[in-house]
Amino acid sequence: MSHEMSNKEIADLLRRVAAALEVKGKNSFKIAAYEKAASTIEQTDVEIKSLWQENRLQEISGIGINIAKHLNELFEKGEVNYFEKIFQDLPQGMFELLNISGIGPKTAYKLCLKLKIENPKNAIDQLEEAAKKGKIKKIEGFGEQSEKDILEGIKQYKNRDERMLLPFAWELSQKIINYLEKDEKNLRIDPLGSLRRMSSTIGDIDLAVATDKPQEIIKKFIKFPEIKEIIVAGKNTARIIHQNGRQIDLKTMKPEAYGALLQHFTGSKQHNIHLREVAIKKGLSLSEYGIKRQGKLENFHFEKEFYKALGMEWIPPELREDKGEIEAAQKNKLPKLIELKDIRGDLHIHSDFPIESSHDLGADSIEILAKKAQDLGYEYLGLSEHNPSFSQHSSQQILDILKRKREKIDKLNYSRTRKLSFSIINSLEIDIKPDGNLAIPEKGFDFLDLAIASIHSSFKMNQKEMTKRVLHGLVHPKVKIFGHPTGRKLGEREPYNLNWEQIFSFCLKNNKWLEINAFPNRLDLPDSLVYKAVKAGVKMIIDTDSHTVDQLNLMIYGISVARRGWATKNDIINTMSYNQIAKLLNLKGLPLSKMKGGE
DNA sequence: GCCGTTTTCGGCCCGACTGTTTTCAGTCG
Repeated sequence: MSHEMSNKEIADLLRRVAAALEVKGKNSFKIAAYEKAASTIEQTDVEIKSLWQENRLQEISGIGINIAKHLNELFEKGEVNYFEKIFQDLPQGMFELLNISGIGPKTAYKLCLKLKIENPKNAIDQLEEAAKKGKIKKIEGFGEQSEKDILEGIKQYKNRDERMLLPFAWELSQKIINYLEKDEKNLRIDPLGSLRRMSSTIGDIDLAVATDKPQEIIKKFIKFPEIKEIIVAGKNTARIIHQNGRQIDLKTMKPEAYGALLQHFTGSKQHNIHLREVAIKKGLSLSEYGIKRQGKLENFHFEKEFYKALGMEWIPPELREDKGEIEAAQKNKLPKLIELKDIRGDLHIHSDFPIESSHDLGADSIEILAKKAQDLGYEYLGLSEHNPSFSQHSSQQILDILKRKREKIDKLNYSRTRKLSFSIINSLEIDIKPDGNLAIPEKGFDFLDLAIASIHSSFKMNQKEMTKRVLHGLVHPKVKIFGHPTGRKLGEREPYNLNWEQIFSFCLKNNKWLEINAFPNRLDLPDSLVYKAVKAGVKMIIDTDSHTVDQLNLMIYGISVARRGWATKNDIINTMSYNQIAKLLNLKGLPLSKMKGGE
């Protein structure tokens, strides 16, 4: 039923409408309007259906009176009369063909018509068969080459990979950058696109280099040791396939014009569109080559000058999503975003302490983890293993385990050999059971400095029940953190359904913190909810959820999520010193400054 | 179809690439 339609499915429907309108040669701005509505809906983290229930559809930018009316009909009746009419005389198979790179609406329509492709289920297979039989090149407007391109496109589609997780793409790009930088001094190399903007998932890796000798750089690039295949090595650009199957593009530009190139290919698309609208009003025209003023092209060494020429301060790439950053930059009011160096501790870490949980244990000892945290310059580390399993233990057994962990941590904290500028905080990640109760006995809290409450089961409750469950789970005064709050796993599991306004106002009122979990397939809160939490004044904490010692390095990806959500140092709890945190948690024991006196 | 510290009407981003064409339409980022 349409009432169960996800945002993604609604976005797909609107894209099909846009494609259909294009085939019919309708006004291109109307088509663009449907596409814009589709992409905003796709990026919205609140369910469109619940916004509709609250009569708030038009609060979404790109949804006006008409599309709101159509969506209303969709939710009420399961279909939209106007859409059905548009689709009526079109072959349904054409929408499948749009997945093939190089095939747009008009091509898809023509192919379906000429090849009598109707059924979406086997549309691509039918197309492939026709291409193999040489039927496509005979169609007017197609030729030998386009038939070959279609076969290649189908092959790519069938082999397509899911998008890469940010950390994976980031590390690969850094490896190539390090390789290219070797023996070259002062070379400017940057990732482009969603990678430079630090989106949670990345399609292809694109890099740019500022150079007067593009040939030398490209020659070196195509000798990168991990190359599987060189697709093209031209005068100024090159494309290779990495041994892992990923495509990597390199663009070069002379240094004096590099600023515009970098800006252009960093995007996002919506950011650039908005920027060009600003430019037009100033009588300017933007492109990857620079800014045209009365037909004359100006070059830019650096992005900073480029933005300045448009009357605004430089905008950090993470903010370039057209969420108000351009207006803020015009007024010189961009937030001072949090940085990695602001972080003073990590409060969600799993050690190998035998906690006897039904969930996974960490791989490394408390001592090793504490050493690593100190190497990172942290003042504190919060050990928060999963709670001992509820069904396998009696209450007394759970209390005994928690007591043993408390004693171990106390011993480490008060041992004479420990560095005095560092503290271990005794935490626990506790399941919020489906009824909203927490999975340890009340007395167990006496052993804890604080607790993280998280959902690890029954993900499919409706919004009202799930929200009630979470709010109940956060009530206990020792529970300060709501762990990986949406429960999403990128490419694997959708977020569960929560009423975020209620969660935000509860957290604000009761001084609870939302976690930004930096684990690669979580990155949860997602950036869009961080943005809303910041606006609502809710505090957050960036944790790595490490299960091995190396994973403490993942903090940078949590930072990137926070930055994409406009978070400053003040929005993030673990930028505080140990003494400030200890005060918030009512921890007994010596403050660090006094202990430091002994050093 | 959307949107508004230039507008409730009249605008709406830009350029490259490609293949099939004799001047351009479609697609992409």
